[in-house]
Amino acid sequence: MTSVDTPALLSWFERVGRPLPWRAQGTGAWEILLCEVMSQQTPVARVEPVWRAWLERWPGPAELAAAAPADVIRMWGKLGYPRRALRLRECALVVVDTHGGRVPHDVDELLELPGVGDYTARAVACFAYGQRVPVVDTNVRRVVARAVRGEAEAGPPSARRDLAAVETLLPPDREQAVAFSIAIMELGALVCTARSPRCDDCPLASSCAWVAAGRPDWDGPRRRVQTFAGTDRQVRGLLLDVLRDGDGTAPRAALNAVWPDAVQRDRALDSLLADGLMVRAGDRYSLPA
DNA sequence: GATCCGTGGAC
DNA sequence: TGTCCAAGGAT
Repeated sequence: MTSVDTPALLSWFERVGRPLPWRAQGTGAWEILLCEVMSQQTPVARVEPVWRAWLERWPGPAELAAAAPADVIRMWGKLGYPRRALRLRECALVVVDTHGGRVPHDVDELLELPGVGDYTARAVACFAYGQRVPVVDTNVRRVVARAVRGEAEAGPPSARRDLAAVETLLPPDREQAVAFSIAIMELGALVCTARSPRCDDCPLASSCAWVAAGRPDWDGPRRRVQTFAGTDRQVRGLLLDVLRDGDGTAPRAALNAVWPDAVQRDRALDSLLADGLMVRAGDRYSLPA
C-alpha cells in the first residue's frame, strides 16, 4: 500500500494553488462555512462571486438570521440546489441562538447545524480552526483511490472507510495536516481530475500506485449517470425561475406556462411548497417572506 | 444504501 | 450533441 508524498504535494500547492478568496489570511469561520456550503456539488468558480456578494449583504450569521427567506433564495441565484440557501439561513439561526453567534469548533457540534454534513463539518474544523481532522470530499477520495490503491475511481463512498483511509495518510503535525488536506483537494480539482487526469503535471506521479500499474481502467460498477432533462428537478428549477427572476410572486397561470405535463408540474410544485421554497396564497405563488 | 435534490461548463 | 460531473446533505 503506497502512501502520499506529502512534501511533494505541499510544494506543488505552494507553486500552483489557486488564491481563492476564502484562503486569504484572516478569513473567519462563518465565511469559510459559507463557501463550503456553496461549494457542495457546485464548481468553485461559480461560487466566488456569489460568496462575495452574499457577505457584503449579510456579513455574519446574525445578519443572515434576520433576513427573509425570499431574499436568501434570490441571493443564492443559480448556484443550484436552492434548499441549501434555506438550510444556510436555518444554520445562521442555530449559530446565533445556541452558539452565541459564533461557529462552533467541534465536529460533533458542527454536524448538528442544518446543511452541514460529514464533509462540511470537517472542512470547517480543519480550514477555519486548524484542527487535525480528516477532510474527505470527492477530490480526496479520487486521489487516494489512484495514488494509494492504484484504482482509477474511488467507487461508492463510505464515510467510515473513507475517513479511516484518510486518517492514516494525515501527517501527525497539526499544521501539516491542514496543509495536506487543502493541497490534496486542490490536486484532485486541478490535476487528478475525474475525466482526463494530467499525470504529467502531477507531483505524485512518481509515487502513484495507479501510474505504476499503467493507469488501468476502472473495473468496478459504473456510477449511475444522473439524468436531468425531463426530471422533477428540471421542472422545479423552471418553476422557481419564474419567481426568482420576477418580483417574487406569480399567478398559477404563469407557473403552468413553463411545463406542459400537469401531473409532473403539480408534483414539482407540491415539493417546492413542502420544501418551503414557495408559499401559496389562493391563486398566487410567492417566495417565502 | 439508494435516491432525490439544480445548474452550467467541458469535452 | 449528448454525456459527464462538480469542495454533499437529507431522508
